[in-house]
Amino acid sequence: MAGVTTPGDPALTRVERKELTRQSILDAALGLSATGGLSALSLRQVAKEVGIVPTAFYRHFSSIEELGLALVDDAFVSLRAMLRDVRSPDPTFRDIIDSSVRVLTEHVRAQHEHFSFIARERFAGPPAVRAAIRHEIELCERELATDLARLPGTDAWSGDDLTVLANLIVNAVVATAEDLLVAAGRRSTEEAVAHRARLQLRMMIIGALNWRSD
Amino acid sequence: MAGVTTPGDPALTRVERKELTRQSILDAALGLSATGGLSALSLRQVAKEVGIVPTAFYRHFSSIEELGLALVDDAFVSLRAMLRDVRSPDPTFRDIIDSSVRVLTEHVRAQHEHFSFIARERFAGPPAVRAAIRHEIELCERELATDLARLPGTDAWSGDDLTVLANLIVNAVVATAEDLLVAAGRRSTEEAVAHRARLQLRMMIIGALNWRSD
DNA sequence: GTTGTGAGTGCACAGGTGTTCACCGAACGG
DNA sequence: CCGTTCGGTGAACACCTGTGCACTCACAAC
Repeated sequence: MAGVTTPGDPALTRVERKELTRQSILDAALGLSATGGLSALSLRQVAKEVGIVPTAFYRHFSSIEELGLALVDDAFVSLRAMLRDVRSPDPTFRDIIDSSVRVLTEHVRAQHEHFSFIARERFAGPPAVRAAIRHEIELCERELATDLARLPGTDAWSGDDLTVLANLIVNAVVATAEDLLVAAGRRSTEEAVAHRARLQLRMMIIGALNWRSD
Repeated sequence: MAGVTTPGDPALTRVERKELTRQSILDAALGLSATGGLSALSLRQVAKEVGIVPTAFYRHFSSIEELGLALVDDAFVSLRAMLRDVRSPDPTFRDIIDSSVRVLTEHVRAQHEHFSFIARERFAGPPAVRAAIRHEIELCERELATDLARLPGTDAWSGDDLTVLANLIVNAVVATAEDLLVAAGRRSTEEAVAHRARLQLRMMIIGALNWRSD
């Protein structure tokens, strides 16, 4: 065994093969960190899974923590793809909430490993990883806040109120995503979680619409 | 060195000394798991911190996971103490929300390690620990739901709606607690988080009061 | 065609890991 | 007082850990 592709592989440039094993390392790390978390992940474990010798790991990452940061990037690529789908809603769904929750459940199911990685390492990962995740989530909040500002009926709102509401929504969505992860693909449980999420989003919106009127 | 109390300690019954080192083990584990998490915690590490030989660990727990479950119990003793304080509000605070948020910040600051343990192991811990935490949080939700049911104005609500709202509130509180943990005692940041939490709780309550009226 | 680069190898080291076993000796119950 | 219980000991085990070093040798560049 000599990595993902044997060195004598034809028609593959050297940088291509390097990128290939790099991706293999990321995949292996993502899978292995599911049990025990990133900080309990060993370099040798990853190397064995990929099919390379432990020292070869250093050709790609200088430490597990650096690997973790790369995984954060990967995971948030998935998450931003989801946000894009939320913003361009399926025309068959009239209701923004229904379509958003639907997009959420589908993405969580499809990118299960990425989402559970974020949920796990958000508080358990190495400090740098935690900071990176926290930063990315903050960005999502800001994006949501500007989206909300474009909605009708928020004219009288202060910027402060907007970010507060955005934070509330993001937290609810994060919690829902985490519940969906626990549901782990059981459709009936997923549907119950989705139902609850829809009700909660409606409650929050009703609260938001009646804001400033007290 | 021979554990927390030297064996020849006077005026201490044997079970007392056993309970003492048991608590020392729990304390050490709580502190050490702060960096790396429970699943990256080693028995020998804990033993060294306590001042005990590794094998003596087994006199108290049969595995790290069992230790983890004991820690969950400890942590939720702290959390339930907080809930008790929330329910019997300080008479100097007229507003339930203000007093609740105040109680939350104070408890999170005082029991920082317990709360961060829960936040961390909720998704990163061994499966049994995760399940135990999840179960405890569900209990809190149910308690809150019955509390809400006693409040005026919720007569027309279905049980389903009550648990959904309770879940929403608990999630917001959990998220706030986690933000307070990140604030890590910096008063100004804490106050900002508390301020946001108060606004959010008000938004949710307004949404709840206008529920069923659409 | 020669040369240099660099991903992957193999070995070695010094440490840390969980768990076993026989053992000690102080506190306990009779 | 004497026998038992049991928390703590210390050595030993087989294994896993990160990392250093000299090495190969297919590829890329000239």
